[in-house]
Amino acid sequence: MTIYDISKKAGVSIATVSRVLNGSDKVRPATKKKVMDIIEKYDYTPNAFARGMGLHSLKTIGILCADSSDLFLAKAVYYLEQELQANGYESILCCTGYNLDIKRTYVDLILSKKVDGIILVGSNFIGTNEDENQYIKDISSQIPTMLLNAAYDYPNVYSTLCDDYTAMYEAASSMLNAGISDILYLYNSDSYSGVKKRTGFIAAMEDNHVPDYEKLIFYYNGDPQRVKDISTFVDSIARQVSFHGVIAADDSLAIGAIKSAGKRGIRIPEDLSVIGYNNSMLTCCCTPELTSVDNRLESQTHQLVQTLLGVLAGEEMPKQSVFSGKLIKRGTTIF
Amino acid sequence: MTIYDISKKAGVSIATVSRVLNGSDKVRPATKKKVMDIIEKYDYTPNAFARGMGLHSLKTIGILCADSSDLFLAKAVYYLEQELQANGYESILCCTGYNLDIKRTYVDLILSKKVDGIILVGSNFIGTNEDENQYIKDISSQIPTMLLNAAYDYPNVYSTLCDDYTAMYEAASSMLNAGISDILYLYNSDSYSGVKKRTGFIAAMEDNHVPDYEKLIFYYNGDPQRVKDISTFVDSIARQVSFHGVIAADDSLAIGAIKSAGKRGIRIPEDLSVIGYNNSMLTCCCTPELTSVDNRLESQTHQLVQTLLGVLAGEEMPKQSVFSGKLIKRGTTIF
DNA sequence: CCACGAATTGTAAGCGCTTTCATAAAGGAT
DNA sequence: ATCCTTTATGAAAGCGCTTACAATTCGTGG
Repeated sequence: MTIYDISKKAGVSIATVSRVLNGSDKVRPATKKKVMDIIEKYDYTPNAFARGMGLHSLKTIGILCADSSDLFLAKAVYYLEQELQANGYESILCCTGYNLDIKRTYVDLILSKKVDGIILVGSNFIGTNEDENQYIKDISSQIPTMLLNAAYDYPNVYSTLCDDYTAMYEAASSMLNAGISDILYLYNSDSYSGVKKRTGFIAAMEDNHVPDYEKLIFYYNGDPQRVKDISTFVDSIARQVSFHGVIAADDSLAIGAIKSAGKRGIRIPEDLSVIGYNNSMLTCCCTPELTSVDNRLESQTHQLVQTLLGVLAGEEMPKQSVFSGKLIKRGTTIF
Repeated sequence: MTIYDISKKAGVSIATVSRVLNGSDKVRPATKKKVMDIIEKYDYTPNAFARGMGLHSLKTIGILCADSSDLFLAKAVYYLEQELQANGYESILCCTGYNLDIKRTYVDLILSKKVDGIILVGSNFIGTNEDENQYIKDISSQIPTMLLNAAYDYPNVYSTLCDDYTAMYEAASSMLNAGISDILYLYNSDSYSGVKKRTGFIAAMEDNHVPDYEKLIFYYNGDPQRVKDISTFVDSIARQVSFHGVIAADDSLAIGAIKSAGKRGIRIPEDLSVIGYNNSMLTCCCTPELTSVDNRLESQTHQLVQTLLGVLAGEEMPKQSVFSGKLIKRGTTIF
């Protein structure tokens, strides 16, 4: 069933059918109805490819996500999808993994589909890595590029992020203020936000003249979903050093630390305070519940889509939208 | 940059360019290289729409997922994406939610993109609901239709699933064998698998002549990610009835029950045994760790894609592939 | 060195839709 | 009723690519 069939059955030209299909106002209500009825009757759907050729925009956005099974990223993708949907845009998702070459392949693939914009979710090592910067430059030279939870100052790239530096600085400060200064810092990524968090933590330590804090900064190099591995990792750390606080760059790391403490008979929060990051559903899955930094994912995704829509509409939009994180206090902290 | 530009620069016809683009073997190696070089040099990517018009298949699969932020579904989507990728297929994802009308809209949308097949993930109320059956029939009359974690006997629809009935029957039986017969059954969906699980549980109760077991079957009607709400829900149940076992149709429900028990000072597993379902990462996020039924998601997704590929290749493929669930015993059970 | 079949390459006809431009119909004013 | 402006419709030219079919070139063997 093509537009020709419909036009024939409706007794009009294909141009008219096309017009009602595209909601043109230059068609008489009567003809419009006549065409619509035929379309309904034969359950006709226009071919997206043919459409894509003629049309300038297909109102689709490409979402590149490192790993959609990651709790945080999955949520981000979900919000983005909803938000785009609500604004009449479709989205096409690619899970790229973390390898830069593969990511580039996906970008080509998605660009060939003539999307209107690209949203990069997770795996944003901008600023950390020169190749990654180049990657962003290459994309943004071809299409509006949106960064979630990261920032890069370059034409045609827009970003929303949480002020992770300050959020982490404050999280660390509140722990220090509670008299805990031997704080284990756990992280598992040197992404843009990962670095911001870490420097925020370090700044708090420095400003408070905490000695040897860097000996308690540990990098976990495994699958963040394998909480068991994380707890084993923390076990081994606990054998080498002692600490009365844990601040983790991701909730799952914090949960791992809580598990480890449980095994070692350490009480939370009496003997150990724990703070996570992302304020994910994991925070409520343990006992006591995990204090965590909310990095405003929902606000970020909302703003990101709004900014993108503005850009596509040719408006002048903010290059960066920064939200403030907030420490959500729960049972794993005494303060 | 179009195929014409390339053909001009390479000094060949567009047909030849098209041939090297499509890896035809009827091109002389020398010409092939010549064209390739130009393509590389100008970083040319063929327009996917134009391509879609001529080409029969674009090697893309549509994935319809109810909610990609759901732990289980997100994982399913992830596996599917990977598996398809590995086989040279792209995937386009739509998050549909649970409303049937909206799902239908998405189907139209995805069909208009001329995908080769459709995979339905989550929100499969087949068998439960006549409208849902019709929905499946409508899809499968147009395109090969794959069901994950559900089954429906109809031409052109293929499915992979876990034998949830038996898995749940055995989970319940092992709890009964351990001497626990007052078992709270928690569920939150009447999906295909949801119903299977429940009937499996009921069958075990019946076969063991457990009196009044149905008074301990409860339906949770909220967001499965809000563990806090779940635990509140279980609190209220505990005020009405008493139980020494919990079997949940989803890990998050089980986690909610564990939290509730913790609040009420009930020890696990001494006073209460808990079994979850899906064997998700949540199982390792609590203390003690959650015993859970593994429903073979990875195997299912693998098989699903293999079946789909077979179907697309015109081979005769199994209409249903059933895997056996397995109870993974951890700390929340005494047996 | 020529003929001839095989291997390459080119030509041109779509694929289904949008959109410009021309044409026809409708509506208003006189 | 007539002429002019406005509005609705149609005809046709692409959009960038694939592919059947025609044309060309290349190798052989005689």
